[in-house]
Amino acid sequence: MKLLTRNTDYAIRAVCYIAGNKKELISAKELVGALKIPRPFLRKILQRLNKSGIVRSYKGLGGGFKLALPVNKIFLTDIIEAFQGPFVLNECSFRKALCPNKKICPLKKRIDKIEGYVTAQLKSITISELLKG
Amino acid sequence: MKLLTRNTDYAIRAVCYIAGNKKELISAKELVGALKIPRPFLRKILQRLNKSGIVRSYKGLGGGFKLALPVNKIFLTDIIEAFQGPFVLNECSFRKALCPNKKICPLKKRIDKIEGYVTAQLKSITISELLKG
DNA sequence: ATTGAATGATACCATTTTAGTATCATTTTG
DNA sequence: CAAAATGATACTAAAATGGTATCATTCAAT
Repeated sequence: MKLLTRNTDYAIRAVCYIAGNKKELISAKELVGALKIPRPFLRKILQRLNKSGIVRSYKGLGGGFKLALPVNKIFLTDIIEAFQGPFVLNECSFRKALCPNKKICPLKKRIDKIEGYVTAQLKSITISELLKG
Repeated sequence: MKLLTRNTDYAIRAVCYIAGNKKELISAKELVGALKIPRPFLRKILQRLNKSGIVRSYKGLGGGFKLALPVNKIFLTDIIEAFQGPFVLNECSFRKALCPNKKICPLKKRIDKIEGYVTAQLKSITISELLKG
């Protein structure tokens, strides 16, 4: 089971690269060179980061991307949600009318508890921390 | 993100049904009727439960399935692993040589910690508990 | 022994999700 | 205007998941 898809993984790296760089703006070109991610794929990722308000883009010659927020205000969950949608572990059939066997439902409570812990943990991780490591 | 795939979900229901029943053996036919799961699909699931040693099968007329272990010895992780493989959240690219950016690696530690908690929780849930609910 | 009710094994197909590509439009600086 | 950048979007490929179909094997009852 993957907690992070490739999208998300690449996005985190891109954000970290941008964050750890002195230049005001980083172009997709530079990121491709640095991160070895296929260019058109990375471009799509950057566009989504822009739309989600994690990064801000600037068009035209000399354009590129910079962070839209300080590093300690960008949480791992922000990036995960941008690429994988809201974080829920509970998308099993128990929610839908599918389950005729009520005996199993206590499972939902347990999973909710786990989900609570995981999201709390993920929310506690910021880009700032990842840069320190 | 789904913690449980449909396979696993169905398997849990089947195991619970078998567990909560007085008869020695439960046939696939009965389970199909009770759980409304497509028959050939459920059969495949039962076969896997058998191979994983969670259930024991008996062929021939009057045959069927029964639990291979007492209800308090069957853990949720057993069923998850039978259908989804070993539970690891860490299958991101950081493990492979793919990651040229060492800055991100602290993430692995954090994820390991989360994974530890989740597996511990899942290991603490047995079929016995689900039946009580 | 034969029959019929059950599971075992296995190969196949469909759908969905993820990963990745390609192309053209738009903006901005020089 | 030209070149360098991003925006939008549609398409394709590969993998995982969900599900079907078929034939072989076992076993109990008669």
